[in-house]
Amino acid sequence: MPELPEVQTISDDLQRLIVGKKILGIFTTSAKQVKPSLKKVEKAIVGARIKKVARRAKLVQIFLDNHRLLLIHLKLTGRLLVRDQDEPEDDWQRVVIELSGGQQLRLADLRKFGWMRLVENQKELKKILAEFGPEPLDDLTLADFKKILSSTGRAVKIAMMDQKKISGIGNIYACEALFLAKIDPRKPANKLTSQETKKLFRAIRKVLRAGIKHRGASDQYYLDALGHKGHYQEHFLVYNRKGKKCLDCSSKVKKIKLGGRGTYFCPVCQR
DNA sequence: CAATCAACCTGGGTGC
DNA sequence: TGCACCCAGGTTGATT
Repeated sequence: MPELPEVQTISDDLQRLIVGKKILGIFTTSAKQVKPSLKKVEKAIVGARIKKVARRAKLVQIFLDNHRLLLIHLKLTGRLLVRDQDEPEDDWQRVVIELSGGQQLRLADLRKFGWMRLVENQKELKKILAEFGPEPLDDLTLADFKKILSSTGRAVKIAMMDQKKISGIGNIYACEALFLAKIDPRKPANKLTSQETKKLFRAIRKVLRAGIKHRGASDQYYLDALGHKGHYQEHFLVYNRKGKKCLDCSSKVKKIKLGGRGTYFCPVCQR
């Protein structure tokens, strides 16, 4: 589910809502999603206070005041919700962290692909994060982007979604950015002209910023930390618009499979 | 190295 | 109604 803008929205919400709170307990009905184990996580986090929450790639990082932190990946259907303890159980509630002040941080996740992982220290975190590419809204430069694309003959959409190369771009924002840049998602990455690369670079930044501005895309399951939908789905240009008119040229939006993922594009505009 | 596919899970939608 | 099948915002690991 969540891509960079959705994870950013949740992370910002949590920074506002739970910093300063003390962790009182943790329980789960889905032990596989808590790593390395519920017992180890419990021992490491109970009694600690939440110091800071920040996003990196599609991960939420919850920093504690005992040098440890929790990393959370929401995968396709994960939600992170802040609720009062007496509020009814959320749909697909899997992990609950009890907080001071009578609140809970809940991981809800229909498909159980999401996970929460204990990280012991900065060194371990650094090692994990080294596997992810630069941030497209932060340290990724146009020169980096050119280098990344020119280094592979894979379809440009697949290349730009490779988390080892660039962090945070998922299926929705890849489709939207390629439409804005008028580039065929199947085009080999190393065949893009310098102009096209520049246009795509700008388009990526534009759609990610728009996604954040609209608090993410609630196409299916995404909700922010207070359980509210985002609105970016109301602004989709191609995603989920199979058979509808291209907003630029009025021909029909096509849907194909690319790298196993549904891919929407306008075969007339995107060359 | 690249492409393809199955796996991890659950539920909604579609077509027969 | 029932059933079979396809689809889903992500990632990993096996196979070819």
